[in-house]
Amino acid sequence: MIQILLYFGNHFQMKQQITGLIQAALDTLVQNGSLPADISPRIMVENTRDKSHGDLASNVAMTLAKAARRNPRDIAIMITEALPQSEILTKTEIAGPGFINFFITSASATKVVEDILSQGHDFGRTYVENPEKIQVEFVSANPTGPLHVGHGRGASYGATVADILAATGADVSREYYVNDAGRQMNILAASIWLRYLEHCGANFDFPANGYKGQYVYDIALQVKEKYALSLSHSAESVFSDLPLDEPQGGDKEKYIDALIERCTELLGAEDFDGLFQIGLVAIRDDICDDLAGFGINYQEWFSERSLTGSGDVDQALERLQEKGHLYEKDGNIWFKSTDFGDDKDRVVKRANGATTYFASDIAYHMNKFERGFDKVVNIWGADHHGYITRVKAAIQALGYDPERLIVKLVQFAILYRGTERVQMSTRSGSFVTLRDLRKEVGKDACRFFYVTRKADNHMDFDLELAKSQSKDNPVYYIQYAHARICSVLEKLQASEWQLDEATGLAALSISDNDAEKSILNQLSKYPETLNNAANNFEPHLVANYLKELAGDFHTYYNSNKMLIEDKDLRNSRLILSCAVKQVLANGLSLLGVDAPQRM
RNA sequence: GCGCCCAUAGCUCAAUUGGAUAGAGCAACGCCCUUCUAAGGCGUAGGUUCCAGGUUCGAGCCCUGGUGGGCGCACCA
Repeated sequence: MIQILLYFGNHFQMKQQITGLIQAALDTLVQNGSLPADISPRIMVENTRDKSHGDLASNVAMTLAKAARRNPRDIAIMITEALPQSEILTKTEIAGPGFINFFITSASATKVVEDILSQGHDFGRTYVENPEKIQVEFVSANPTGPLHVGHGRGASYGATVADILAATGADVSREYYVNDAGRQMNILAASIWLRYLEHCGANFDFPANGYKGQYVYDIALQVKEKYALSLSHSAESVFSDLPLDEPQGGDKEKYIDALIERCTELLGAEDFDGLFQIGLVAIRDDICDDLAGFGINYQEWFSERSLTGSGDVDQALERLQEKGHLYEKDGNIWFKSTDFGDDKDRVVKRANGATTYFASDIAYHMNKFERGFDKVVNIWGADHHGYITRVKAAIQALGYDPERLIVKLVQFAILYRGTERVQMSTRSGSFVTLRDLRKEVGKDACRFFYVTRKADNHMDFDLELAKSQSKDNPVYYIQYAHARICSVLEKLQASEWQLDEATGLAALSISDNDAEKSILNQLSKYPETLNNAANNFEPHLVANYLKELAGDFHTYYNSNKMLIEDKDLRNSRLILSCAVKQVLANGLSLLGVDAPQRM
């Protein structure tokens, strides 16, 4: 991925410079015959883990050892001797099996503070001339009820991935695929109608397979407001001659299907649809509002039903047909996905003429690419991994490069209250909706906790920890660092002193305070942390980064008082703190977490 | 049975994507508030990275085979 960087004084830029120096050294060595001409090393410059290893390090000498048939340490010596002069380096050292360690001048290291202060909110962000258009689709839960806690991780992960991609130069569109077609939605409509009948005074057993949540009653009330009693029918006309429901020893699936059919008969298509729409809109709006409370906003709410209306489904199937990827068997139309690595072929159109959910999915993905996205990212729950192959098969069959579809799976999170596991079943739980979780734990802790682990790892989410207000809780730990800095700056405001950036920078560049060096080093890593997070879809890198930066700051704060008489020390400490504050705020905002002024 | 994901300190998790002596937090123990927010800091202790092989200068990371756990194998959405 080639990107144009607009900032300086960070490790990104340092690495590029040092890579250039090493390349020059290698050219020299090849030219004077010290190294064979046919070497083509990939020069890697990395951050060091240990301060004694300098600021940056390269392993080129080791990677060259074989081709050059020489001891890596000897090669390292040759390279360091051939390095051109540079004002950013104080010295180089050769260490271990053949690492070259680079020590950066403190003036270069301080530069990052200047950049942060001048770039503010933009520090760490990448601007690209022709940004890639990336769509990120996430959550996309069925609109048959409120979001439950199981959706929280996908929501937080997807939103953060989208924001980080946008911060690193992509043109990002966030999308929610609304599964507003299909049987589950009909069951919802029927459930609403039955609750409506109850509101109208009818009395009967609610179907075992119906939606029983409180929200169904609420929606039914809306229906009653709009339709008054015009949709009311007697219990007898509704329930006569139906198969048995499950509690009576029947099949709850057959029962509910029969009930849906009865419902459409009695209401007629138009009224049924009207009722359906009220349910859909109410729940979709509720989900939208819920996610907004999480700080998550979408550019597009894409309706599955619209795919049928627009002809996209037919068009997608026609396209597969033309390319010879469909065949008929047993009256069904099949997509030959086995040609593209799938285990078995898949039905796209049933004998009765109805297209399958998978057919909609094919059309939806075709639609995404037709809208001009360069890349399409789907965030799915881990239980959907079986669909990856068939969807990729379909888009390949349609003539798109399947690499343009990136599916990220999010593993389930298990909720704990202390050591006790929180059951999430609808039956037992007072604690099932995402809204409840947010109300109990708070938006910030929810957002942070959900992205603090790698997405493909299972995670334990401890409610007590998320709610605790102590250093145990990483959210508060980071926010507290930000609030502390704000507090000092407030005190500064009230004092006779004023912040003098030039004095501070000058003093900082000649300081030999170890805590300051650690902070400068950490600040320098922010842009590349964002890039790593974006390139690998790993927002936890940002969360971990912020924990480290906050930790560095707390250490510093504890042993270095800022509002002191010494003008140089005072200003250097203050501007460094301002830089920390800025980067904390930048990072937190990507995670959807507030950076409070005081706590 | 087949496929995907995971396994790291007593617990929850990292490890710059193949680099140097595997790091944080919690829990345990010992310190630091007359000081800008102690919602904080300093220190001690804690490891056969599930097991067995392999690849190479070098493996927690890659390959093969196991063990254990999660998930998925619909003409459901």
